[in-house]
Amino acid sequence: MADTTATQQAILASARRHFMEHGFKSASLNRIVADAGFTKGAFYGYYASKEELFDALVAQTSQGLAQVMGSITAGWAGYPEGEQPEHLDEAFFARLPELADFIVGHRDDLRLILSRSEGTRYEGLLESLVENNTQRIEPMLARMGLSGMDPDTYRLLMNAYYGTLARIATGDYARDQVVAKMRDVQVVFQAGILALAQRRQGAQGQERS
Amino acid sequence: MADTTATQQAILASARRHFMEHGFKSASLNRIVADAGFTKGAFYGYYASKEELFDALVAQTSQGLAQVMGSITAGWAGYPEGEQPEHLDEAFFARLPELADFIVGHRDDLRLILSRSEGTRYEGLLESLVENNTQRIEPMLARMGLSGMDPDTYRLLMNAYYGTLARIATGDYARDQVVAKMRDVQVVFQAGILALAQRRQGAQGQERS
Amino acid sequence: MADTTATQQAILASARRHFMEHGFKSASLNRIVADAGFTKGAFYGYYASKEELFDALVAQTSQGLAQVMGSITAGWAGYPEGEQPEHLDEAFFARLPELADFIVGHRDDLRLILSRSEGTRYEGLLESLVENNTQRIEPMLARMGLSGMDPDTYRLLMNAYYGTLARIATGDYARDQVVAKMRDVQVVFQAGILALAQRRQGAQGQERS
Amino acid sequence: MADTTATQQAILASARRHFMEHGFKSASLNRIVADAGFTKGAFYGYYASKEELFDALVAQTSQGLAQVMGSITAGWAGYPEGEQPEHLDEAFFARLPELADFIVGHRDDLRLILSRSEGTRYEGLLESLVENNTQRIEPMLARMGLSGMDPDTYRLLMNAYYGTLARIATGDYARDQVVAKMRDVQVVFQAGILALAQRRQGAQGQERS
DNA sequence: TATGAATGAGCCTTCATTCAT
DNA sequence: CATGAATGAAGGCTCATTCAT
Repeated sequence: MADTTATQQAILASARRHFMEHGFKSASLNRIVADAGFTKGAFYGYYASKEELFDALVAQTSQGLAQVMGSITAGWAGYPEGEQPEHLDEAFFARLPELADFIVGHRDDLRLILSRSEGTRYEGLLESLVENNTQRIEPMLARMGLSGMDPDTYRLLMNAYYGTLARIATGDYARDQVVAKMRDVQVVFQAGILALAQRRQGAQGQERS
Repeated sequence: MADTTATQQAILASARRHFMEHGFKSASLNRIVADAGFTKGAFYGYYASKEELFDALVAQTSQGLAQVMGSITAGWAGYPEGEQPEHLDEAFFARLPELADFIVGHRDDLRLILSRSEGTRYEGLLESLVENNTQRIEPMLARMGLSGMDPDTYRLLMNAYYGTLARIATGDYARDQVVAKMRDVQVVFQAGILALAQRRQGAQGQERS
Repeated sequence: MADTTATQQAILASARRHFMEHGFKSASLNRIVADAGFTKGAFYGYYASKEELFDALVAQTSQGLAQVMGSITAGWAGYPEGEQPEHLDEAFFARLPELADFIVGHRDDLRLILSRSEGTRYEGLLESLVENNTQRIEPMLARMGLSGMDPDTYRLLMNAYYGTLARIATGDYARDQVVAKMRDVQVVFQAGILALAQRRQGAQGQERS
Repeated sequence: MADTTATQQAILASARRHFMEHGFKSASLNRIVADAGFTKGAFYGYYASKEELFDALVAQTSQGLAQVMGSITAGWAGYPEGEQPEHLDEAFFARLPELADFIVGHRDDLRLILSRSEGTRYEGLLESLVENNTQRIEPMLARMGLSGMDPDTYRLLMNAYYGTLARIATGDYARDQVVAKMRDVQVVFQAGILALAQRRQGAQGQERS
């Protein structure tokens, strides 16, 4: 980062534009490099492949994202069993500004990672993030009385939830808007899932009687 | 449809397989046609381009989808002002089996449209469907006391909602599962959005006092 | 073979020329095809790769060569133990015209296989042919009283022998010359190896006394 | 040699490794130089081209080889006419240790010259060495009663002979093994060629009678 | 109707070499 | 002495499309 030459910066900037517009796969290295004012030979002096170029653009942000997300999930999971629901505020809401800061500070990279990465190793990163965090949270849910929910349905909802967060992250929102939107979305999913769980239990109660 | 020759049918079947596996852009016309047992020349006798081939595969289903969705939305919007909430059952839940039938009957096409259409005019169809229906429903929301919600937040949630429906539609679920999942998801979003709206009003009330 | 189009023939002829002059690896597909009067696209309509082009040129001859060589070796090995030396004439000399016919009939292909195939699966074919036949003949040698010879030295000589045959095969000799040269070379190696074996035994005899 | 800088030595060592592994043509100058810990610019300060680098590696050894070979051939040729056969021991066998010393002392270079030099001016050096020495020895043969042999056949055999010596030289043999193998091979070719010559004369005698 | 021959632009990548600093 | 930026030609290969037959 510190020692990128002007050439590299020109190439990176051009690459960012092209990847953003066409996605990794469809973007032409030829045009990226020409657009930056250089030849392909020059490019390969800096990067070993097209994919490495993409990587140079987003690797740091990708790691940062995983870290921030993991930290939040871990923070919540760190509370003693049974006390997690009541700590939701500290565990999650209180961390949103931090997350928003990260997002606003790396928005372009996040867009690349989350929606232009087909053909790279970042493809499906969101899905795996969801899968990962979902599995870590699942046992918690059981204790919260949400055990009645079909795990597949839960996964569906988590996908929607994370997908919406991703949409917020890649949107054009200011920092405070990011916080507000994420808080709202959290409220919706939390209340919604709770309502579904209660309805289920009610239905089961009726079936039993 | 009525007058598709055996050749066309072979090509369409092969195309469906290839588009499904690689997506529109990455699928090779060469291989599609060869796999169907014909040559490229034959293909261009029936279709003017690769995109037109994709179109032939999904146009009908795409229209049908828009129609079904529009019909449900319109049905709901058709009730007199103020009575819509209480008619949610008839307007929406009651129509789910119908939607599920459509989905199960056109699942492969829907998969093509919703997740393999990059590079075609169907790319982003879901988004426009959301946009479309959201706009028609928006005025209704005002009357339901949800006016406090930021329209953009609402759009975000609708995107999540429709996105989840799409995921269900393109999943491997049986007809009844489709209905059940969609009902559950509807419950979650409905209750969730309501909770958010109330929270807002509560917050505003507090602010006032 | 039977149904090669004029285009293919032009490409094959051009390829033969280029491979012959530069070897497989250094020959440029670009130039081969251009020299034949076509574009690269046309080429790939007929062959899947550069290597397949080489293969089309020499596969048949390569198989034929292996068969002829194998047949001769097998013929010799087919005689009862101990009688092989006296059958050398029938087993080997008598088959030379047959071998020469094959060589003269496939000379260009043999040149390709034996000395222009670096980078293809034919690379090292001669060496493996030597290894193969050497192993089958080795036990025979023991019975002929040549057991005193270091196997590695024997292998060295077999390499020289087969290498010379290959040189004759790829030379500019007429059929009868091929036969005559091969017969001469056979005489040289046979007598030479016998002389070496006897010298060894003599030396061992002296050591013992 | 005397004034090679540490940089040159590093490059030469790296080059030797790469040429040995991939051959001159396929070795990448880029990697050679990088492997040596320098840049291409540094390289071109010392050598004008890739080929010149190869040359720097093997020129001395190549000359030494030609000299040793020439000296041996000349030594033999130096005896009075008619006495050469009886001096074979002093002229050739006695010089083998000297040759073996040279080989063992320059084995890596010889490998480069004899089997990794495709694309350089050393390509075909063995052949020209053979040609050279063969021509000087040919008149001798006439006097030895080998005049009946077709000169081309003789050339073929000399190629085989020298080729085998080269194989020994580039093998993994210890000094004494080199001497022993070369002596054995010499015995084989000498006895073999003599046998062929006699057979010829016998055949001619029969024809005459 | 269908073939199949052919195009030509494009793909990503590698290479030996030059040259200002 | 050595760097490192840059070139430009070439490498093998894929693609959607055209068109005479």
